[in-house]
Amino acid sequence: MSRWEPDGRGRLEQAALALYAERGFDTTTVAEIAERAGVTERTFFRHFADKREVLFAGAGALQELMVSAVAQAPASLAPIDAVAVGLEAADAPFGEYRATVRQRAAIIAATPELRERELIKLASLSAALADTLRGRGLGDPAARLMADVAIAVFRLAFDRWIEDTDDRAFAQLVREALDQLKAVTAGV
Amino acid sequence: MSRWEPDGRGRLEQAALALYAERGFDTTTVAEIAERAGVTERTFFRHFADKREVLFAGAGALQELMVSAVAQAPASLAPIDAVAVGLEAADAPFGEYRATVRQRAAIIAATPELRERELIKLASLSAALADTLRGRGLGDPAARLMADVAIAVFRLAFDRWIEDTDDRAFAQLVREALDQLKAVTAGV
DNA sequence: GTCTATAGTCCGATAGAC
DNA sequence: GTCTATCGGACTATAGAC
Repeated sequence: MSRWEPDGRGRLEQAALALYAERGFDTTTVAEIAERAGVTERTFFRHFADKREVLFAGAGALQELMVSAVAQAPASLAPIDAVAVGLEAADAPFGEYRATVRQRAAIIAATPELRERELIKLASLSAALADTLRGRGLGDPAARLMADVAIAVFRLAFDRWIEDTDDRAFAQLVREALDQLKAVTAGV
Repeated sequence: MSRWEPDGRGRLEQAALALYAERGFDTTTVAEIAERAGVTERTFFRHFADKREVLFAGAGALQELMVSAVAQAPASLAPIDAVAVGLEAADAPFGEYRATVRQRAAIIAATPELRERELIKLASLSAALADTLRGRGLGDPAARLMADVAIAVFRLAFDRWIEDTDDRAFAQLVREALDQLKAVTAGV
């Protein structure tokens, strides 16, 4: 038996999510999160760079999932179709944790500081997608642009998935968003 | 003659830009900015919500300029062409303050916290553009998506404008980015 | 304009795991 | 012996309260 309960990091994540949902982000202090998780404030900051970061603990894994889906998509696919495969890869984790993802989204939507952090996570995803697209042979300005457009599609699909009262699958909403994209960029 | 030097707000903006450029954002304190501007720390926070905001003092005016350009574009234009008019409206201020805009961009690029803030300003611009497009009769998911795609085009054009050694006009880089967009979303 | 809570950093110490 | 996770406490600056 160890000196401390195991998985302090996981307990911090749960405590933060619960407290942010109960009382709001601003009115929750790091000390309270740490207390509920049974660790000290200092420990919180060793695991997470700041008070916002604790809500984005899973972002890295999601990004990796999507990026490797793009990397492994058939080389014959056009960039936009490879990107579609990448976005649809989020379907599985989103479907599995729908309730938690929604709760998290509600907290983020309510707090400008958290929206900022979310945007930079999406920018990181965009940069990683652009790298992958370059790896597939797409030229440079095109790769950056394609990646940013992919994020726009992702955001639209995600927002609709969050609001969706029919609980449709994320992958389906991605395909609908891609259709919208083609309609909208075709000009007249 | 007044009790204080005029335009404390403007002096704070200049002092912040200079100090962030000289010593970096993190190592510059609000107290130092206030001191150089000849006001108190308290005055800084009366003008700007936080230490980052001082770098985005002009963002509101730029947004208004672009949004009203879209609103006033001929009703006959397709959404994507109306958006093009909006993006090109940034050409004038960018051309006039090229050196300052570049310095600002370099500071922002060097600091994650500032990149976060920049992203939320772009999100605000996106939301305003979406509203305007709805006002022009575009449907809702399409308007949101078109606006986000416009931001992607803006970012590409802006990044290239910053790096551009030939000092080409921003409007021209916008048009090039729009061509890239059409190529990339058409499939292959 | 002063005061204060809180975020976030730095240094060091401790104890178990490998 | 090394690595990793924890804790203690002092410290600065931001940002908001009064």
